[in-house]
Amino acid sequence: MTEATRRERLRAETERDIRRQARALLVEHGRDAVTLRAIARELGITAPALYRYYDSREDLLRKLAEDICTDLAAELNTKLQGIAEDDISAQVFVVCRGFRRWALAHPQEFTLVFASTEDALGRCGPNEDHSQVGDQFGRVFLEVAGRLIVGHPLPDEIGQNVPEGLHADLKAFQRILLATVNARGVEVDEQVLTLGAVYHITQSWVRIYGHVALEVFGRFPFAVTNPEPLFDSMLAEIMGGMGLSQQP
Amino acid sequence: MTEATRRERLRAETERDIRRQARALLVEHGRDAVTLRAIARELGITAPALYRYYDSREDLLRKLAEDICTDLAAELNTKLQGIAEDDISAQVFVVCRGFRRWALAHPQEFTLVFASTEDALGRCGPNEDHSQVGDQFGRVFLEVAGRLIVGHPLPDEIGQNVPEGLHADLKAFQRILLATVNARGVEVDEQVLTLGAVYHITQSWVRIYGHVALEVFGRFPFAVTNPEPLFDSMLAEIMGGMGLSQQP
DNA sequence: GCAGGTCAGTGAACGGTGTTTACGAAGTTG
DNA sequence: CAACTTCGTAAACACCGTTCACTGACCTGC
Repeated sequence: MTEATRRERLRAETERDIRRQARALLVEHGRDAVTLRAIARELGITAPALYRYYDSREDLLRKLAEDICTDLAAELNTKLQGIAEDDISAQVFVVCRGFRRWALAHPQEFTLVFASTEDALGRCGPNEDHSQVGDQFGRVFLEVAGRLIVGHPLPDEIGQNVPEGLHADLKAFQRILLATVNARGVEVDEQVLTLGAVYHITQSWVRIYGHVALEVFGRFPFAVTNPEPLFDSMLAEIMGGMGLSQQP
Repeated sequence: MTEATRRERLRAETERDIRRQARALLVEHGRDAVTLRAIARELGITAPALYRYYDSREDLLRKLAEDICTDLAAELNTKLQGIAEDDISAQVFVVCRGFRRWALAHPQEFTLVFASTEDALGRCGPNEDHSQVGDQFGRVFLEVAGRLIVGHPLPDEIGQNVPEGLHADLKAFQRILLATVNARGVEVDEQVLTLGAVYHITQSWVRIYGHVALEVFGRFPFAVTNPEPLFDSMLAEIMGGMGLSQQP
């Protein structure tokens, strides 16, 4: 039988409805339109009732951002399942292109999760200790990146020039990355996932995020009528820089 | 004498005051705190009076974004004047580092100008025809980038792999860039400022913007305790990729 | 099974917001 | 000085987040 009591079931249901409505408002009319009163109106309840579920509007938005992260991760994981286990290169393409397409299709959600100052929203995910990847999406992204490196160690010349001041941070990140990849059953140590590789992953994220954000915000220095080739060529360049063959 | 009438002088003065107050509210308490009533209160007038100057709150925010762009450009130009005319490499460093420092010092302004969807704000600058650089900051950035290329043509191997689908856009951008650089008295044609060079500038902007935005929004995949070396090493990498010597 | 506690939801209220409207009081111009 | 333009006001409307005292349904232990 359902272990939960009637009240608990109802509560969970309402909570789901609240987030669904909030999500719809965000997607269709932007962050400012995510209003406690609008959500309540749509649900046929009154605004103060929402305070039984969230401490404040800001709290709701924070939870919403976590939901979005989780959903994005799930979407990418689904796409990942259609790819051969050993074709890591294809996996990277799927994740990166999937991220871009999602951001373009849901600019408001992208803005909330990936372009909000920390004090206005806080990070996704509950773990603030930074010993793990902060959010679900980050986990998917880094897992694939890690597997890519593991399956295809970087040429030695890459990453000999990581700046001294970054060694401590990169070493910490290396530990996180090793844990993340190992958690999926792939054995790997710092002989393969070198500091240079970690640095390269960071730089790749900078470029991918940079392109996507620029496209979402229309901040390229010129009018790009068809940005997809630009993204794909950047991706190919990143992969090529790691000594990997690119593919369409 | 002052050509303007008394009324015109007063109007210009209050308009300046309005923007100054709006700016202060934005910087100190974020976009949501830029309230018509708060601005009016601070100025000792009433909120509806602001409608003599702006069509709506959104209109004010748009104008504010233009101001910010212009001020940023002025700030960078001032820093640029302290650099030797022929040391283009140093000019690039000054502009890029200046952009990063400004963004970190004014995250709210950065968010408004560089991380807002177009429909929520529209682009800076009045010219929507895209035959010119959209905003003041873009002009400064591209001027320096253009001068860099002109003073130091790229190795031939760079930019042979610009994707076919981008040729049209890049050619248009090339025209803009040529006009922008030529407007400063430097003669240059498309033999020097090749399509590959234009592509390289675009990619560089992606990386610089990506790093700065990630830092402002705290969205690096790990806790970077000291992001400055990361930025500088990226800058050095970009310059190095163009066959230029880097410098601290 | 029912008394007592828990808890989702309500309605009223407070202070805040953007925006419109009609109106007055200056400045400008013939 | 009269006519006109322009800046600012007060009042009002419809929203907003949030708090508070409250009802009524649910759940639990006796």
